[in-house]
Amino acid sequence: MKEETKTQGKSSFIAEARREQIMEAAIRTLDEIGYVSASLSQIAKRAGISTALISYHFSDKQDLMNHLLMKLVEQSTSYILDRVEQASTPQEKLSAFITASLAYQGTHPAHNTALVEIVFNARTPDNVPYYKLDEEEEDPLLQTLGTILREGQEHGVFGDFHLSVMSNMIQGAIGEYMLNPAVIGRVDLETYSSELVRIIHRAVRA
Amino acid sequence: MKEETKTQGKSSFIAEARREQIMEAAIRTLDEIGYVSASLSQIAKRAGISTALISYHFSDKQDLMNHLLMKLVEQSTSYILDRVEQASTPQEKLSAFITASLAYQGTHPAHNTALVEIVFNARTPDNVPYYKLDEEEEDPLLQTLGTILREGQEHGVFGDFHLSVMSNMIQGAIGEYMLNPAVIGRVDLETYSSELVRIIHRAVRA
DNA sequence: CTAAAAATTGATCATTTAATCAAAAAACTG
DNA sequence: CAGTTTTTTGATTAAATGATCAATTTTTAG
Repeated sequence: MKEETKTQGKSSFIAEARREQIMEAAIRTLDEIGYVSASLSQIAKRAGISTALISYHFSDKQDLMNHLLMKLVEQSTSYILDRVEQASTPQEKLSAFITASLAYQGTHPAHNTALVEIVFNARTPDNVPYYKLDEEEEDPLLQTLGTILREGQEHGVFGDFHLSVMSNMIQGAIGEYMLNPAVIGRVDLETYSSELVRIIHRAVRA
Repeated sequence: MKEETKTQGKSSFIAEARREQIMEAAIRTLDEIGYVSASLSQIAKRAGISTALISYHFSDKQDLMNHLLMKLVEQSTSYILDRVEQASTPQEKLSAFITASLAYQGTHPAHNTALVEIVFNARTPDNVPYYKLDEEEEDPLLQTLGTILREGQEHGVFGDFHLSVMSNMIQGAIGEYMLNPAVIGRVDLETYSSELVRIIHRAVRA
């Protein structure tokens, strides 16, 4: 009677809490030892429960990783979109998008690591890795970024460029920061964020 | 007496050939079923040999993955650097860098997948994943890219920007192409390559 | 050609894995 | 509080893993 509509309408209060706890332990496990070593027993150990309990609440290891991936994506996506919506002009929205994306990485490093570990390791039942999976329903982040750029072009504040390529470049520049320790060690997040905003603005300007 | 200086000076001709064969089978295995499922027996099956033979030629599964990673990195690096060196001006070198990087991905998809699978899964003895490993000896590709950009600035053909951030952005834009099926499906490699070159040139221009 | 060295295999080992199950404990319900 | 359902556990299972070893085949050298 409290919160049921999350997954299928069933699932009690305690069951939902336990699921959250397991996913939280999974995040820590993925962050600490990586996907390859993240066995059910390792996750159970960090959650302080038995491995059988994980199997009780998730049909499958893949099911657990699926739910966790969705949770992580939803969380970072809403964080970023919230900040983008508070901006008004295309330029401000673009700045907000970049800044918020990088800020989320900085404030949720373990979540980001877990996300990366799942995306590059987990596979669909057809054995397709997530990182090669062409999501039918467009990624809302990528979609939003595309909308910002298109509206900027339509309003004449952005110049002429290939929309998909520019979107992809921006996304790559954001994601690359976390994945490149050499850069992380050389330039802090605030600097990277402000410099990237400056560079991108110059690249898109009319 | 033929080719020995590769690894330690020892290792016969046949041993070296066998090692290459095993690594080649490992590439196919990683490409087909991913790191998590890439057991020694799966690799052996694809190589048409026994699993014990892999253990004979490589001290360890980690040892195999290490050698393969080095091989893959060296191969793509030399491919790209060769093309960069044939260009003369900073602008041409930058174009060559981008174009060659993307072209290599297009012509060696399985190698690239294998590289990604190893980088995001294999770990050092201290359990540090490669993608979080700050390479002591600077990555030659990143170093070259930095040099191109710096020389362009010194010669006055490139404007003012943060060098590390720009390097990282370019690298991210290149790497992101392979990792984003949505973009791959929407824009072909040639278009992406030429459009990215155009965008980057605009971003760095004085 | 023969003996030594290198290469290769099949069998085997101890471990670890995800998953299952019956039984116990806890929470809920009327 | 008594009965029912939900939650939790410990034990167990079958399968797979990386690695080792003795035995065999192939290659190399003298």
